[in-house]
Amino acid sequence: MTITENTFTGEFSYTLDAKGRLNIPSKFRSALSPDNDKSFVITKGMDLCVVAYPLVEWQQRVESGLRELSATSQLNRLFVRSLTRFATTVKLDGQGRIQITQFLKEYASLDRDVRIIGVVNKIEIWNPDDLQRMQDLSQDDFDDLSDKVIL
Amino acid sequence: MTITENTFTGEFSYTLDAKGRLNIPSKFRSALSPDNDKSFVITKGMDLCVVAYPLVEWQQRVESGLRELSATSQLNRLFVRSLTRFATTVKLDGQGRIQITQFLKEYASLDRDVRIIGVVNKIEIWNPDDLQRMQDLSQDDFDDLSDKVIL
DNA sequence: TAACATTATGGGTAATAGTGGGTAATTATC
DNA sequence: GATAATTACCCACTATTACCCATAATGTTA
Repeated sequence: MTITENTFTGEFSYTLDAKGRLNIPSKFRSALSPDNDKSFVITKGMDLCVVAYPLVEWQQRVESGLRELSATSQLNRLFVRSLTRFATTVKLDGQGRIQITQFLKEYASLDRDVRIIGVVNKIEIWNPDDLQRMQDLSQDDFDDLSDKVIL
Repeated sequence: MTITENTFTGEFSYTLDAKGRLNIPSKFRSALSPDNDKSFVITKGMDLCVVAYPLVEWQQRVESGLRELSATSQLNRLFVRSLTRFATTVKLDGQGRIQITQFLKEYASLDRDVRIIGVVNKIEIWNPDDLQRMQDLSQDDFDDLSDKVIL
């Protein structure tokens, strides 16, 4: 298949079942490199969604980044705490589903219908209405940012 | 024949079959360099069409750029999301066809008859009517832009 | 022009994906 | 330590997709 490992793109619709289980798109599962042990770290997103990082991505980029932040500043401590406090490692079950914690379900108002989108190195899990409401970039902002990426 | 790799030109007519499969012109398939693993990334175009990039083109020009953007800026998050959300990696089947996702079919109003055009480093997939309307670009606009390229 | 190769398209079928539910194992609660 | 609640694991059903084979049309070669 030769997809770039641990890179996620695309948007998918799924249902959160009565037991709180959520399917992860098969394309995302096969993109997950073996050293992740079929696991993600899910936590509160910066936006009104749940984000899921491949386990190693979390360990290498997020955790180590947080370690760098001096613990002497209260602001830093707050920031670190806000990210780690709600972080849970979840493992895919035999059918490729993960369990979403009660807190995160409430935070992102995840009910039954859920939209999952790949955002390069991580995954976002949204309530479809919130995702829809998400404001669009203005053309100017888009053009500015496009300079950093050749389209 | 010695075709320049990953460069596409020309216009072709194809039909999207009942299963959502779309043939890629044989000329385009043979222009695709082997490291692409017979894969394209299809996504929403800036115009009302579907755009397909050779996999490596997407990875090198788009994905790697997006990876560098800090996720602490909300603007950046919106931008990354707007680009990856509709992007899907698709692989040619044994007959050289790709599968167009439901969302992209709707976005570009792709029905049965489809027009495929090569635009140098990428491919555009159009509804013939929309493409026709698009071509009614005024001569002045064309002349202005022509100054930037030696024809 | 005959024989062959390639291309565009369609269809059948096996494999896989998404979803739901039962039950044993684990954890929490009193 | 017994009971309740939660989670993990297994099995099952259905819809979709991937894979293979077929064929007609077109192009190519001897």
